[in-house]
Amino acid sequence: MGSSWIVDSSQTFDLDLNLDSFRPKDVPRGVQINFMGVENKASVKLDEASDLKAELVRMKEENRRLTETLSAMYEKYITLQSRLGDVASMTSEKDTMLALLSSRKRKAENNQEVKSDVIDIDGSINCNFNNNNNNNVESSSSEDSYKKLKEDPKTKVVKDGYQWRKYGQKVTRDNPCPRAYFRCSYAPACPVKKKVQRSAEDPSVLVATYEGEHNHPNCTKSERQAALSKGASPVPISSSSTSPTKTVTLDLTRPNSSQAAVVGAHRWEIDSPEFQRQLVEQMASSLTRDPEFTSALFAAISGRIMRY
DNA sequence: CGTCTTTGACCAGCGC
DNA sequence: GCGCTGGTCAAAGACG
Repeated sequence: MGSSWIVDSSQTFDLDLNLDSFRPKDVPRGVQINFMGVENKASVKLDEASDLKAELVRMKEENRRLTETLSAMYEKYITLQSRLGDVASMTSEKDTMLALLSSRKRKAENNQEVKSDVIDIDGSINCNFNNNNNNNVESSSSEDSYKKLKEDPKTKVVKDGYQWRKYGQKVTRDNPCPRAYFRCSYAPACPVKKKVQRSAEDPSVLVATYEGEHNHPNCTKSERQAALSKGASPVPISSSSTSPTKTVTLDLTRPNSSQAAVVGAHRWEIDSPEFQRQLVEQMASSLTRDPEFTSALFAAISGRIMRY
């Protein structure tokens, strides 16, 4: 029942389109096809195709440079963040004691530690991340872990464009990570529910299951508040008897974690045109970066020109 | 003060 | 009927 979505944190989609099938068997990669004997009209189009290919190559190069720049920026960011953590850990004991005196916050912190809960997803999913990529959690003091949560509580928040209200959390039998239950808080009558849970096999993978369909337009919190302040009330558009389920899987720890960070700040709108547009953009981006695709595309265009 | 999160309790479905 | 499990409720607390 329902469809399953696999959304990679790298924000790229690897599409195995079997592009080699488009390539003429006897034409090696990177070798252009000779168009001897083609009509003048076709040669004009061939020039256009060549221009397009040159433009494509140029854009690929620009994309590569941007990617490198982004990677370099993120490495600097990580370095600065680790230094900041070092500075924070070297604060005076007085500050430490003051922090420890905050019983409420200590309570929350203890909950985080006792239950091996480290990372907050959607303000809900707390799961054991004492893997190697979170050594600082174990080694650093509880104060530091509290500061981490306090300073950047939304770092790992995965939003999908809707406003959700958490109404429960449960530890299921087959997964040590708790499952969080959300309702759409935009409209009380909205039947959509969302379950978020880390994968049992790979805790770095976040699985969100959507049940039902929104019966209202997508709206951000600010928009909703603005609407409510004007006296508007959410008006149900339609109610579907069917309740399709969509499962979204998010890999939070791809090797290039900079891209995962980008995802953390990215808004998803699974059912919305924005999300679909994003998908199309991702696919287009993936395709344009694929040298096999570009060469196959060139071969295909060339073949069509030949036919003309 | 309103909204949201947390969390223990409760309920329903299912298998034995 | 009983126990287990997943899902939901609702009171209390946190937060802006």
